[in-house]
Amino acid sequence: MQEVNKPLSQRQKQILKAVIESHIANGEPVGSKYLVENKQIASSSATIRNEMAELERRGYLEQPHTSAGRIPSEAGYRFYVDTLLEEYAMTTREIQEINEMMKAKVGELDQNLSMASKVTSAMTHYTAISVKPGDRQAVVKRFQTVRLDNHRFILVMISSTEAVQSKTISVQDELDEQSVAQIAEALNACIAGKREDEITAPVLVELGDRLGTNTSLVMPLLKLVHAFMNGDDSGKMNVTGMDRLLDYPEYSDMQELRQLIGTLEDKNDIVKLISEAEKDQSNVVIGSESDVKVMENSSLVFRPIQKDGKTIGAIGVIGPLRMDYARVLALLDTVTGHITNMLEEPSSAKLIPGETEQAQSKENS
Amino acid sequence: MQEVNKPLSQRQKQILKAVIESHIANGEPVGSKYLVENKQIASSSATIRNEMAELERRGYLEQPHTSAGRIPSEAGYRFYVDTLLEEYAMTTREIQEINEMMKAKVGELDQNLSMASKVTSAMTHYTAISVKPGDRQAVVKRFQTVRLDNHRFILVMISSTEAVQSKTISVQDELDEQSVAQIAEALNACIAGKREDEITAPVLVELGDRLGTNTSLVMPLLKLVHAFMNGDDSGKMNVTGMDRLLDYPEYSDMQELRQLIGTLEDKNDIVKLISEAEKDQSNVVIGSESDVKVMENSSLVFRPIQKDGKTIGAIGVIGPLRMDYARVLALLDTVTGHITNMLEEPSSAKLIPGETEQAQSKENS
DNA sequence: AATTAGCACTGACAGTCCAAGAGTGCTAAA
DNA sequence: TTTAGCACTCTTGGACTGTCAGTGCTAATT
Repeated sequence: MQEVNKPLSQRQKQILKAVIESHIANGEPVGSKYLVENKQIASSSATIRNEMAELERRGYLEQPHTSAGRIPSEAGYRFYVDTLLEEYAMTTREIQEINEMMKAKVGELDQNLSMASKVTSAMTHYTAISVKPGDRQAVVKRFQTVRLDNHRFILVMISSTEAVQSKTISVQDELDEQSVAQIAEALNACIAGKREDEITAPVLVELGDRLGTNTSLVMPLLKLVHAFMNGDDSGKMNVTGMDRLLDYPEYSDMQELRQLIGTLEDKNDIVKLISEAEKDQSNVVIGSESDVKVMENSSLVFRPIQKDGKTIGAIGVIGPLRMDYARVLALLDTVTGHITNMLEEPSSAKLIPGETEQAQSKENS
Repeated sequence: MQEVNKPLSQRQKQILKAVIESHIANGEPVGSKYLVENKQIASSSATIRNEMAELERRGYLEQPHTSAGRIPSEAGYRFYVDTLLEEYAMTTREIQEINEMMKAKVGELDQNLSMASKVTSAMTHYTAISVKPGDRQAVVKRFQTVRLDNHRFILVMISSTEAVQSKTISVQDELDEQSVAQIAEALNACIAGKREDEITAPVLVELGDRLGTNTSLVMPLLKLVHAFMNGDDSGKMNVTGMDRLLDYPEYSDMQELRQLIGTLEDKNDIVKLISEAEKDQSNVVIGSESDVKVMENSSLVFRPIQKDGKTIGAIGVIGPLRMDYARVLALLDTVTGHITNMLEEPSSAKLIPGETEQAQSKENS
């Protein structure tokens, strides 16, 4: 019988660790006898039983029912992650596999993220996600226009974060090269570099003047700019290996699984979750630590990807509470390391494709 | 006892239809008694039993076990879809709901497709997909460059199908406006309008010459062009409402569900499936009619979206064999109708944003 | 000849009971 | 403080049961 709040003894820690690791490996409640036999713990099962009872009293373990072994509680996992975790030493095979998969292509950030997500899912056997946070205070740095034909041109917008978006625009009037160039000029003069709250009525009036014959474009263009700044692009997220969820019996409850898949598809909750956790400097969200209800029985482990001190993305893993935290954290480290490298050390070639996407458009005016 | 191959009698058709529709509604095997009581069929249960036995002999019905009712076989569904299907009359409420959801935004094709997918999933209660076929024989019609700073510029490629893709490119040499313009010129002169097999060694030599100091860009640029032409964009697919699968008990087998989710994520199989079915002028693929193994117990119903006689996309639904084909087909019709309208009758504004996406890129050289 | 009532039969399903097994808490001894 | 031992608890799986839905077949009816 221990005093409450007394720190855990060495042996208690050892037992807690053993219980958690066994449970992570097997998914089943672990009993005192099992520990004696499989983990070399130098005490009898009776002693272990006593200690486990104490650990339960302290809230680190739980018992599904009287005659079952113990499973870790959320607090148990939390303590484990914060204190007990040993760094997982990746096998050379694992390292090789990752290298193999990731060297393939030095692509764009989006592509890198989705590839990283694939790799992560494949290596960890959990569902992996990659997210790209929206950039809220972006501003259009430059406009560019490309004339397609008499009635259509492409508007290219480059944001301060160097995001690029292009739109095909159709107008009813005749368009010559000059008027198309004029549109770009006008936009660059009036809108470029301004935040949305700086785009005031007088600015718009001037823009209208500069557009000359194309005055009627003001509102539609403004709409595009607005859409771009408040990008649909923000909070992009990518899920890989959803089917992995079904590998774990904890997701055999249809009702729950259904909801989880729903949230994974919806993306909002997860993106929010990650950005909040990141604020708290935390990389591991265990069960109900998140306030997303359907994540109650799941853990989320992620690692942000930074560039110039700014978070430009994250790779993560979603799985049951009994996630192999050590291994996942190690794998995430190497995977995100690869990406950071790609971003920083351009390939041997002189040319480094940035991230892009493409757009297809066909419509008449 | 009927002759083999004799066409089905009126009554047999009626019974088959009743069985299928009951099964679609309830998911349970339907028995003779049930039909007498709930569907007004003017025969005794014994007669119906005899007819059902005959229908089973002909391969339209199956019996899960001796003392269960009958369920439709794949052939049964096929016959139903081809012959027995009555047009589903949508309720005004349904029509309104769709209108409501789809009027919201006249956006880009990609966005429209994904919205349509959402609407379809919400209305049908099945998992919905939208696909955009790749454009295999696309060619780069025009190149455009935008200088960012001394070491970086953006390359904009516009394909013959008016797809637009932009890439940020970093080089080690100093870049002035002129050399950036030169790059575009060179590309336009040498590469634009050519299929890949027309880009031969002499062409590349000339390109090198024209690039002047930037000769070393040839290969990297070529790589980009190649990537663009064989676009990662091709075969884009979008899945909405995966969680709906779990609404149907036929997907309670974990193993199977896992595989199905896997294929939905992988996308390739489905895209292939749709494009093949479309060749056969078919909109309904029932179970093992597809050669995708995991689709054995699922049906796929879709409807292509055409523009100027070319298929530019498709919306579809994936669900259990006992899908409500009539309703799904009707809903798909209206949803795709909406999209076609959007493509053809531009909004009241003068400006029609085409489809686009955006790219973000930050890297140093 | 076609239909139907009636009946024996079949197989799934849900419930009950039981024995086995795993693991515990507690007591008393080391 | 640790441990051996034992009684106790609870789950799990198997065997057995009765019920029930639905059938196929036969004989009677139209």
